[in-house]
Amino acid sequence: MNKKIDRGQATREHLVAVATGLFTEYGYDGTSIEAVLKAAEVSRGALYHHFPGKDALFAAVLDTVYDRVGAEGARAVEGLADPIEALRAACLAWIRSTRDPVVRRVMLIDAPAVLGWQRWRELDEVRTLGRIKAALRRDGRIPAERVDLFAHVLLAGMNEIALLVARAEDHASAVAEAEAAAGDVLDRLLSK
Amino acid sequence: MNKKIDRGQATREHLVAVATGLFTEYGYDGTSIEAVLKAAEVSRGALYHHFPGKDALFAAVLDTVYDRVGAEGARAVEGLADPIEALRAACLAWIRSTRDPVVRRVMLIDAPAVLGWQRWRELDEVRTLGRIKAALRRDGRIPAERVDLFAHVLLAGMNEIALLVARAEDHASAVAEAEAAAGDVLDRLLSK
DNA sequence: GTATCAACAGACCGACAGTCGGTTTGTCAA
DNA sequence: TTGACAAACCGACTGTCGGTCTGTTGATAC
Repeated sequence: MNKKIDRGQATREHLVAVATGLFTEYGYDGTSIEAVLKAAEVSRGALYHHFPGKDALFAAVLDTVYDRVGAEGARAVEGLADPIEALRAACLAWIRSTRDPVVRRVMLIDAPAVLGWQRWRELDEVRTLGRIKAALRRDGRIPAERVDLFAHVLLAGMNEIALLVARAEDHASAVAEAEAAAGDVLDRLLSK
Repeated sequence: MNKKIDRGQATREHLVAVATGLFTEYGYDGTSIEAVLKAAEVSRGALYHHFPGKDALFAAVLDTVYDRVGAEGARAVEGLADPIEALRAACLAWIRSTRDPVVRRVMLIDAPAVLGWQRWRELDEVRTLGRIKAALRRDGRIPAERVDLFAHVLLAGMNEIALLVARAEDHASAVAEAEAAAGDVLDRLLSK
């Protein structure tokens, strides 16, 4: 039971890789299953064997993107003991990671639409929102009963900045400006 | 040339009204043109005579919602001279207006997906973002070169709070809590 | 050898958005 | 009054797309 499973895994990963490219270039709605099938040179049956539907394929793509971004964030936070300092570093890393068009299109634009706001935020809950909340709670300057809401506002604000940067023509300078502005927003939101 | 035009207007408005109901209940994707046709007792040709496509119908619906919300906001701001005070009042009015399920579903959930983030924000630019920016500029406590970005973050934060409230079970108490939290966020973001 | 099951193949289906060649009907000039 | 005109409307039809279903293949377990 090894050759078979390996082959299946390979097909699955190949589909995710191909779909990532198409979703990034043409968006979710603009990418037909047909197109994925043709680009991946895989049959309909194979795709539906591995994924129950188009949205599941998208979710799989999203998962790999989350992993990559999460790893970048973890690297940025490495060794920072102060929760607020770590939070700041993670936010800046997040803004920087939107240089990747996959992140912009898949994570920021299509994900909330495809999964629905609720499921999207639940994913975020595990990956990022939860960490923000933990940092805020550890630090303690935000009253405990407001931590949840503040974390949401903070995340939404950072996403907004990221999207704003994403559509800028001069991306490099936009990132620099955004990092400064994000720092400013953080200072204000987290002032004692 | 009056009976004809009136009749056309009536058909158009009827379609928008019916579509508003269906979009609110079933969402954009969950509402087929067929369903609108049946519910409105209007023929396919008539609908496509008035709207070039499904998204145009949605945009027309969105427009009426914007008008309603905008009117509520204007009423809340009436007579307030201080720009920051007016901004605060408008934000609270906005959060309160999400009690209307149309606002939640059409404006907050479906609109960015259907129109795309960019067109959505362009609409907002005219209706709300522009006013936030004007208020911030008039007040002056945010440096001029950061006003744009701050306005975005503020709007995104308020939308996030609104969505958070929207999915709460106990809506009434959620609104109360959200108003307090929104005030807090505003205080921090706009501290001197 | 043969039973089994994951992996894959591809014909087929229903739903849906959008099109197109008409028909109806109010308006207005002659 | 009438006939030209155009807006409003009609509904059959089309192409596309996501998803299903009935197989077939080939590696593995016994």
